[in-house]
Amino acid sequence: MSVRQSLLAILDQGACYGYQVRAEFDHRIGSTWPVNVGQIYSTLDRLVRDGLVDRDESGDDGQTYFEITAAGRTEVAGWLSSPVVRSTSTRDELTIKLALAVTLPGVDIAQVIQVQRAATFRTLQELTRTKNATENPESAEELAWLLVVDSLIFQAEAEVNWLDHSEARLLRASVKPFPLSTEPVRKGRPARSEK
Amino acid sequence: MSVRQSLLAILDQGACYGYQVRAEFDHRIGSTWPVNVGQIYSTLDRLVRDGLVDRDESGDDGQTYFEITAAGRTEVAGWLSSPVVRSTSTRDELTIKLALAVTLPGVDIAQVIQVQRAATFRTLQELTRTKNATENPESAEELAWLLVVDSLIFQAEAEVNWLDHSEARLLRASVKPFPLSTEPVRKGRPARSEK
DNA sequence: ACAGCCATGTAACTTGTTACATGATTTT
DNA sequence: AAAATCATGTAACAAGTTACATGGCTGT
Repeated sequence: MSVRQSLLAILDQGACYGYQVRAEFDHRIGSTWPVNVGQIYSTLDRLVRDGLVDRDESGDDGQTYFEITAAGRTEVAGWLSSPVVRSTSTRDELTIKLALAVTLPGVDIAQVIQVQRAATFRTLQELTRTKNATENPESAEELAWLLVVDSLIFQAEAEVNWLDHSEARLLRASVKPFPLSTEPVRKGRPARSEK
Repeated sequence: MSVRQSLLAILDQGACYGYQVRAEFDHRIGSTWPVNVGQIYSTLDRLVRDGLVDRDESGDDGQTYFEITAAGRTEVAGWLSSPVVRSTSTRDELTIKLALAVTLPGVDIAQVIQVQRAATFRTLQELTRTKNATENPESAEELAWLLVVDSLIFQAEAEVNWLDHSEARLLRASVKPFPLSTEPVRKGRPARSEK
């Protein structure tokens, strides 16, 4: 939902036409997470569909402007004043991968952890190197970019720490993974009857 | 892609029918991230479509079994032996929200940070409380569950740290957000010609 | 003239997700 | 007999994403 909400927040600053929305987004966020132009338009369509934005083609220039509605403003205000809940909702691929791997026989978890840590560590170094180019931001764009890079760094560090922690835990508690739960429960739908 | 890959990894352990796959998944991961039964079947369909799994209805019981193919095994092996790349790909909603907010006039960033930190902190306490119930795992399921909880804790901690760090940075470097980039570039598509 | 950017879209996908229909079997 | 669970699916939709088509305008 981040693109959708971002575009709405941009339109909250004033009416824009599609390409302009893209420019505004790219200006602020795009250096790290660019967005395809096509997605701007499809997202705008959905915002119009949901009554959060109005399409305005009445201008004398050729551009199609998009203007936020009252409902849209409410939505933006709600988005900015309420926290993002990540833990419960979003399923994290790495977490699920490792958690699943420890329950499956025949998977070398130490190897999985090692490979991941090496990769994340490389990412971390890359990020740190990139970050050092721009310390002391002078514009809001630079500041925004720094925040994004910082976030990625903090997340990557947490990932490495979690991997270390998990590795230690695995060594400590050596429990055995288990195969598929014996036999199927064999209840409903046996001996398929013809329709 | 985590559900898809997980189901494939489960099928790599042996052929299952749909409901059984669900049971296996729930057994291992489901306590924190349950999956809707319907999604099992649609995901299995897509795996069959992609040639990673074969549908087998030849059994004398009524169940429809799904068996991994050679290509499927290759896929699983590749998944387990290669790292998950998160930073570049996935767009993080909180990060984008804050980064965008600092560039937009009229947004009380201190407030946004404060609300988020309070929420994340509550999540963190909740997680810690939950975790303390099961220390020293005795089965692979408990271990998997602990890894998931640990991951959420590490991520939440990183989030709080990032928020603190960002707050300090904002105070230090007080740069001004900027409104929508002046006027549209007014190039292509002026004076829409009738079709 | 032509390359390249401005500008708007559409069509075709992906995964994830839920709600619902349909039966059969087991349990109470 | 009724409720719960087993089991298989389908239909519909959300959001994200990319590739492509179509023009007009700008600079060389």
